[in-house]
Amino acid sequence: MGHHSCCSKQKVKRGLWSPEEDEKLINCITTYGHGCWSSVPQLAGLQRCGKSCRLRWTNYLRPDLKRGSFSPQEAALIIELHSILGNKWAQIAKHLPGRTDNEVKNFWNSSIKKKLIPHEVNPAFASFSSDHIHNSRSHGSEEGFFTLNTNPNLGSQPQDQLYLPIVPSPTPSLGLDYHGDFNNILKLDQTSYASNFVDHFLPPFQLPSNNSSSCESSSWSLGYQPHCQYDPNVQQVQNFSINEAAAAQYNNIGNELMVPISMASSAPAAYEIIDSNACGIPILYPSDTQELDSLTKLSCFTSDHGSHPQDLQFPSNQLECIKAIMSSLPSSSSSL
DNA sequence: AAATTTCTCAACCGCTTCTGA
DNA sequence: CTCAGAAGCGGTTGAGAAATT
Repeated sequence: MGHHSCCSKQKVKRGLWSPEEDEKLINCITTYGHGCWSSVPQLAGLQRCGKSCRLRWTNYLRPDLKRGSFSPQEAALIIELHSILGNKWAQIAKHLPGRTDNEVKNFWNSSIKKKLIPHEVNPAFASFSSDHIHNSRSHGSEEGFFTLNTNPNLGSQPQDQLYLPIVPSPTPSLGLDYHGDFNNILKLDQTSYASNFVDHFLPPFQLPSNNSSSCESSSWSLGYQPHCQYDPNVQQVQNFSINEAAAAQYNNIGNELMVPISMASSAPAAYEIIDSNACGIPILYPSDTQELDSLTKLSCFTSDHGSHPQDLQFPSNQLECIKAIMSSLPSSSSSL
């Protein structure tokens, strides 16, 4: 294997960094900044290539790095984001303050992946998965919502659409079948998209109504056009209904709908949607006051935007599921 | 206790994208 | 528009640590 072009001209050291090298790099960055990484090695007196310096700084020496084990909340967020974004580690890491893309990637590959992949179903979710499946319509999957469900029509989807994955609710009555796979598909059970779903599952989102010309776009922008935004003063999403004609343009497979998120310029990128508190993690069911005390607020969803009309909260059993994953993992504290 | 296997994660590689001349 | 260098990104590697036999 050849070395990178930036390393080929001079003799550069490779491999692990010594504390002395770290100190030189830190001193250099704090003194001069890193306007151009290719000049850093010379300024710092390091026998490294600029690329190596950049990597060392961004992945390890940066003062704002968090270090230490991932919390269950972080793990949950990674799982959720990965289901939407795939292996876009840099994008995922942007939502985890103090974490690097490399760190997230390593965590996924070494810890989460092997927990999810072996059975295709996350065992931690299986308990409420089966209940849920039995209480809504089964789609022939015995394994529940984490089973891959290849959509024969997916290949014909416009490239600028994403499909919002929803972490399944432990509440059977919501009437949501999740056939989420890692291709990011949300299917609403068309026969049971109860207002509960909208009210309690996706408050920031509003699907277009028949008489809402403002949401006429050929794709459905979920709640981000001004007139479609979630109104915190109205605890119901108004005029919710499926526009059957619009729906017909999309994946109307049997009586399942797949709801596209527009990636058109007027709509936010997927990560922006997530950042705006709507990444599909079930939120508090208002009537479940009994659960309230055991809920753990997922502050990372709201921290970027201050107070949000409706803080997302983890139902305790979902967080417990994540914790179960985490507790089954060896501790992943950083070294050095 | 020693050998072997498995796991973790820092670092590297090569490709892509960005930027400025 | 083209090109070159820099930066960013995701996949992969491999050394060291931890776990297992």
